[in-house]
Amino acid sequence: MSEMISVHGWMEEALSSQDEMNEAGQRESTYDMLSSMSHEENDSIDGEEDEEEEEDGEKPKKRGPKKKKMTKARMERFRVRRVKANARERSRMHGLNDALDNLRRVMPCYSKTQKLSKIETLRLARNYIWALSEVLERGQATEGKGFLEMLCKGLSQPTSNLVAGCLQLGPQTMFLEKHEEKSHMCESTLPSHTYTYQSPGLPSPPYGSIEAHHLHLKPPSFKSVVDPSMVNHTLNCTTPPYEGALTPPLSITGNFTLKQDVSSDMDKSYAFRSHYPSIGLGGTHGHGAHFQTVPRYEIPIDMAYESYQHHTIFSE
DNA sequence: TAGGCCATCTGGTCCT
DNA sequence: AGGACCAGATGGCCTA
Repeated sequence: MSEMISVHGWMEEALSSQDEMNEAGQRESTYDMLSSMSHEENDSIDGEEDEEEEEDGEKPKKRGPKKKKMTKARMERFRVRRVKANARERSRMHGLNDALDNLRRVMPCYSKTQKLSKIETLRLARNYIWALSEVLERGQATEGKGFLEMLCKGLSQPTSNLVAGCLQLGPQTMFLEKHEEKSHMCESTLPSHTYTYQSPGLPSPPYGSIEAHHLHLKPPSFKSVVDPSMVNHTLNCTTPPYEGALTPPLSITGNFTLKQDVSSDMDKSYAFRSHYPSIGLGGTHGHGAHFQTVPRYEIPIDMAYESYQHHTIFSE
């Protein structure tokens, strides 16, 4: 029993060294592992520093690979290795989240306070690329209803409302954007005034009202996406310039190259047939199909557009 | 209170 | 051997 306590002692030390972020659950699982170790190996914990495997003549032989005895030295190495691995994993996930944050910043709407969830960020990014490709290939108007529909497809209703709200804030918010562009990218001063957005044409957003100075409104000006200097301008305050390819995986003939990958998510929520012709969805919905096919994500696009179309926030 | 989202730990697998 | 990556498990926080 004293061995058990000493073993738990170093685990406590290891656990407490991790920025106080550990929870009872992790402790429990570690304890589970540890207690199983202790049952099998606690007779070798005391005092032994060598790692030679010893045959225990008393115990019945077990099949399978021999378990190495958990000496103090081995346990210490295990602990160090585990702590380092945890730190690396944390760092890796932070890097992933930073990348996701950078992605949020170049989305059509960006809010510091109302951050899109990870999955919604990815969905909106997918839609954004898709919508912009439509602008390029077919000259689709960025101020049209179709553009809004493309942006919102497959998004949850709160996110759809947020996007729709961003796109209908009207010309007065373009002034805000210029400040916001600087402020949220470079952490300079925020505009002193506040414009509270109340969606005129939509049901009340589940997120409540939105303070416009927290929104990064990025109207779908295609220039800002294809012009590398603009991309760097957008990103260079927080991250090194992106040196990779600046264009999405788009074939010149008009379709995304990753059809299947995208479809697995797409076909759960709406028809994507016109852009992913290889996907057999069985229906006849074009990309103009509304969300009625998926009741949960049904959004009043028409209502959004009603007010949206009265503004010309994308005109230059 | 249930469900969504998130951060973290963990063990397994693959690669260098 | 060690690091990167991944997926499962777990618990906290928040909101409807």
